Amino acid sequence: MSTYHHGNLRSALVEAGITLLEQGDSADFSLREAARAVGVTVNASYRHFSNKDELMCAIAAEGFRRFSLALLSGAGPGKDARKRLLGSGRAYVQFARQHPALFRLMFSRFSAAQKGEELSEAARLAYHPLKSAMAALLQQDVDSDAVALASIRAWSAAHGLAFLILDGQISDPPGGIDALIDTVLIDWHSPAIAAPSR
Amino acid sequence: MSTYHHGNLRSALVEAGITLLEQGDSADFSLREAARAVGVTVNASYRHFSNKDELMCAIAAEGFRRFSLALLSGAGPGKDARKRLLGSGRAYVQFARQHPALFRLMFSRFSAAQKGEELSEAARLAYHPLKSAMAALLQQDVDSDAVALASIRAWSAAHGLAFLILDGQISDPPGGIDALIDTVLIDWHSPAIAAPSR
DNA sequence: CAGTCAATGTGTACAATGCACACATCGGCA
DNA sequence: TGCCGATGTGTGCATTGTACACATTGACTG
Repeated sequence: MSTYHHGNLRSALVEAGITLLEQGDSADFSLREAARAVGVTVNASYRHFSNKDELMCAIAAEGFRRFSLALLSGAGPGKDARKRLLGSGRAYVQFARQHPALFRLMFSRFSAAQKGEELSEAARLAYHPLKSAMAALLQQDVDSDAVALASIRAWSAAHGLAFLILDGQISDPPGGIDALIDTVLIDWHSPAIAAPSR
Repeated sequence: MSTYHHGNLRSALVEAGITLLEQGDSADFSLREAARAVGVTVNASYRHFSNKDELMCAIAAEGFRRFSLALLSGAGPGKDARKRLLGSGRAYVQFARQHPALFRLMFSRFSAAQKGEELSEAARLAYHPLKSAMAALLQQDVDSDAVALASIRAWSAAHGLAFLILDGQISDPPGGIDALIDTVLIDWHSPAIAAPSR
């Protein structure tokens, strides 16, 4: 019997890591515990990741892939660019609330420097649909500055709201959190920092 | 000679922790190293904090106090509510860029549950000027729902932008990052997710 | 089929960490 | 002066990330 070679330790470790993250939201976990969960010695993992950090990067990348799916699914199949944007915005915040630790890991520490190609790619993947939907909404080229700016603004709003909610920085608002999400993402026309008249 | 009692170990540890955070942006640090920096045994710190988390909370609280000052200073002395909001928005992002690790710690893990009174209070302190300026801008009561929502929206935008920049999620935009900050914070009227007409 | 080899996993070891005791030292107050 | 609570030290332990030498495997080669 050969249980000696696991067969697919790498992804098994990623999976175990994610599972560990799901319980207890500390965005950190024990390499050894992940190995234990898979039923393997710690050092076996060093055949697939040279570091704990590399494992975390791989997990973050997997997180981004699931995140992309959630965003696409939230956007729905319609053609209405505005509805798609709103839908993915809600999905954005909801993903963060459902997978707080994973979400935190995804946007953590990896200061662009040691992010690894896999992670960068996965992040870009998640970002792309937003840009294209925005381009459709603005009826401009995907690579135009206007689209880039508008995308960043929308991304920022969703990202910031998600994080503020995660941190409990927002005390329960009137109407519940879901309503809040919609309001923040939808109602851009009511004056925020905007000039009162222009 | 009595160097036995340090005199103000608590705040010295907080200071040391912040210093450790400033170098290397991992939002995490070694309790022992902090104690070493102060010139004291690790266990001495357990007279002032019952665990490492409590120290981190204290550090986060101190971070929020400095953050408040930075926001107020960024807002400037003027009376123009819009200018004040914009100023503190810029200060928000700049603080994050200048103290990435501290900023990350401030918005980390402390899932509202075990946040401690000191930290909650400090966070509220930072949030308050925003709300009052927003109330002035909207010419509504500070406790009105409209003010609450607009504040959350502005806070979300700044917070999200700050985090995206920290994570290197935003590739250098045309015109530099400073210009980007202004654009995202100022130009709310250009269509983002907003309905094309309403 | 036998033998070799790279890929993969195990075992032992080590320094660093967070934390828990028991003990030492101080300063202020009876 | 003597005492005591506050504060700091010393020793110890389990856990963690990582390094190195060794074991096991399956696939390829002759």
